[in-house]
Amino acid sequence: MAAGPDAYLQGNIRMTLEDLDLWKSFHQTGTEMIITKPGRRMFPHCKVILSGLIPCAKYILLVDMVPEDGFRYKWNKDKWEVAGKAEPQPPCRTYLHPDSPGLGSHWMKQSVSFLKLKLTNNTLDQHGHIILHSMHRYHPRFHVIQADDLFSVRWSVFQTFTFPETSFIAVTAYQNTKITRLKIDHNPFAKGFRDEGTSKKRQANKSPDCFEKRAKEPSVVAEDSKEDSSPGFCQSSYDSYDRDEGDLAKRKDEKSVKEERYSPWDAERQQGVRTDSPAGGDTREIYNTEQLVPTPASYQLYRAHENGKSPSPPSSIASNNSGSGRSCFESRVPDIATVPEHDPSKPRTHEAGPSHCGPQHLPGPQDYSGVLNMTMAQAGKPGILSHHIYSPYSAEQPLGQWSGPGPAQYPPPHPLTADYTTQAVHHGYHHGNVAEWSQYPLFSYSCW
DNA sequence: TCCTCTAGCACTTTTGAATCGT
DNA sequence: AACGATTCAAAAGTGCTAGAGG
Repeated sequence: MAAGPDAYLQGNIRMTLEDLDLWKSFHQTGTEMIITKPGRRMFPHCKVILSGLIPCAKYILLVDMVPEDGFRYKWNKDKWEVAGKAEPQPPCRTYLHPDSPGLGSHWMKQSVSFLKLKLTNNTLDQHGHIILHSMHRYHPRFHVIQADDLFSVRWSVFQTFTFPETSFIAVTAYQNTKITRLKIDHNPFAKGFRDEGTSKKRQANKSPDCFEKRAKEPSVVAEDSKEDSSPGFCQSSYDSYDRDEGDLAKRKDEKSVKEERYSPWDAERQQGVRTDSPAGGDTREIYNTEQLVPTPASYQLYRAHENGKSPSPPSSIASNNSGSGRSCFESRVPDIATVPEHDPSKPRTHEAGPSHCGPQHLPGPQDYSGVLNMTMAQAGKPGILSHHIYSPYSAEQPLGQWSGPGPAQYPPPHPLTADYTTQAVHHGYHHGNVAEWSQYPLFSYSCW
């Protein structure tokens, strides 16, 4: 598969954001995503192309939303301004792609769409939609996990990808008319609002002011998208963020993807870094931190050896990126897991499922020197978990096809946020309808 | 008064069942 | 009887707007 420059080669796995141009045009204006009580889809929606997966191995694809910073914003005239500190985080939820777990060949067969992912501002949401705060900035994070099922996840490698141009501000009503215009122009469901649309009735009912205003907007948008990289952003903290991200934006134009290689459960630890200083703190730095859930030896050993050095500082990325962004990221490839050459005719251990071969093949903690902290390394031991999966069926949902061992087999990993600690009962998995999982929160980690 | 949020509206696309033809 | 194509109504997804509420 020919991946564009916006793809990132991470070990073997490459993820490319589809509709990159569309995302860019939104990003340049300042993407806003509507959140509603019943849940609202994203537009543009997240669609990625995957390559480099092992065709006969199973993978789980997840998406979660990560706060960009620790601030709340407001729309003031024509730009976003900081309006104070962020509100306490809502329950952090992860969207599981309905096809999970699926074979690598399945994921690579065509682009993977997260069309049905919905965002809500209802903290009591029972549908498993991702809960966000209005007027806060987020970006989606994609996780590719080689695992037969969700309960194998804990000792599997997380490959995490983010795309800078997918960041957005959650809103309950559009603030920037340019964004509204872009949505109308590109979202087929909004065709009725297009100026050239077929809705004669609506056009006729428009007040002259409204009509005039709308008639002007398209050209404005067109100009902005050409000339102004971030017209809607105030020169205050958001802009300083954006200046930081502006670098990213430039790089992303060359490269268009940030890469993380750690467990999503680690987000809480990172949050301090992320929220410290929106202007001064280099949020990119956290993308260079790496944490792994122990995994089959074929991955981990090679990874451990190749990662003997510290992660590259952001500056090195920037400097390396002076040419093509791709070369920059490729320069980091040696830092990343590489699957050793293998005989395709022979079954590999990890093809039998990480859950079977993971723990017993784990290298000792020393193998992770410079890569993993001890806590993470220990997570590979059965029963010692650094992460925790919230079972949607544990407390609120009927078990259905779920049954089996309780906490004795899957002891709670570590002190958890109070919300889920008591609900975190793990159940055996009989390969039922995993797609249903996507409707429920999966991870207990906090977003910040 | 201002800002944010919500509900109802008109419009569109998507989905799935029913029907028909091969 | 089985399968594929077509039709059509219901469901779901949009932004707009007035009004409520803090």
